[in-house]
Amino acid sequence: MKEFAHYGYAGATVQGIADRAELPKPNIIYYFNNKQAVYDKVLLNILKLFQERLSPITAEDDPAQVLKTYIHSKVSLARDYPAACRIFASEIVHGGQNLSPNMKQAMRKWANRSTTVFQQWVDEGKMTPVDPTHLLFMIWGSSQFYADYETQVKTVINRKKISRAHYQQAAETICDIVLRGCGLNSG
Amino acid sequence: MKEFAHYGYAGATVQGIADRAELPKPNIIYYFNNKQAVYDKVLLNILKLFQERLSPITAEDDPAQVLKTYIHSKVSLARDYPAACRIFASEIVHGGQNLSPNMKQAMRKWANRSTTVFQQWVDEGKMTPVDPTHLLFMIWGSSQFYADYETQVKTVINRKKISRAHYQQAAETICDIVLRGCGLNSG
DNA sequence: GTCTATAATCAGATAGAC
DNA sequence: GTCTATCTGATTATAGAC
Repeated sequence: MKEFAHYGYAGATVQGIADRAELPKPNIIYYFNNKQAVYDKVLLNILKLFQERLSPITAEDDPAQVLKTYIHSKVSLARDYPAACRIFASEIVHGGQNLSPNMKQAMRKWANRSTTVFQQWVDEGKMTPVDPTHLLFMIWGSSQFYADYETQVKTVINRKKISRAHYQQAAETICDIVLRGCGLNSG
Repeated sequence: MKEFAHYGYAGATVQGIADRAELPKPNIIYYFNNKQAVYDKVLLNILKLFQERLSPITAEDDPAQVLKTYIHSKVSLARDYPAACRIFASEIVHGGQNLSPNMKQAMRKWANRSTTVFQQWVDEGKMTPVDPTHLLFMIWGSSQFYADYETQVKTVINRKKISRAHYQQAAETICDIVLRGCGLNSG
């Protein structure tokens, strides 16, 4: 993951992976058959990780709490697994050629479930009317930023590392603006 | 730009660039000296483009209008120059090794100017208190999303192309949520 | 299964004719 | 300046000893 996150698929070398794993290069090929298969496995693990770590967006409970929990889980993911987030980002940025139709289908379904919940909240008068899909993209984009654009974040805040306090502040600011922006001013 | 956007720096080939330019491969090397120099030039052009096309965030005028104009210019950039946006994204995702100290300095300065303006609005009671830096990141992340994650956007909305109406709707939703989130409910 | 040595390929860069 | 042919090095992948 580190090798692919740092150099991208094409730039990553089997030798680099082998060095990080402290194994001879042919062992990597022996275990995985080829470089593409290593990458496929890495991508699959990343999508599994995302499914495990992201709290679901469901119609139960109150909207404010569901969104808060989701945003915090998303920012925590960016903080704890930046390499995974960046590999995913790089894959999407370069066209998502290595995502299987199944993976795309899973994404679409998850997004549709979430936007359906948003729309339901709007219909029930719990939330200010906003486009559910673009709201979802806003939350994704804002939280992914702290992993994908970590370099730029560090440049702007002029620090060598993003501290836990920074991530906490980030999650709270996103929650704050999104909740107020959706008319969900609870606590 | 298309070659680098599609394959990343390492995956892009001089032959690929030559084919797109309908020129023999050695001409590219002759004009630019080497592949790295082509990429450096591309990056420089992208940063120039960003400076030209993004409306500045200044203390003049009313906050709502300044933010609206900025967000719309940012989404338009994502719509009109997706390749440029994605090369920049890929560069940052992979550590920004090719960004010169000058480029980083320019980014830092621009961000500081913007957050100073946000803070001024807060101090003047024009805006609900929010962390200025994270607000800036939110706007960046949300709007970049439509270029960087175009693949995912298309997967989720289940279309082959993001229409002009989609971009318009995206910009309006971001404006809507950000303005309300910052207590800037004008028109 | 594990590893050393090597083959095959591909891409960046150069030489040199025109 | 432009182009064909070629060199060099790096990288994936394999052969085959242990």
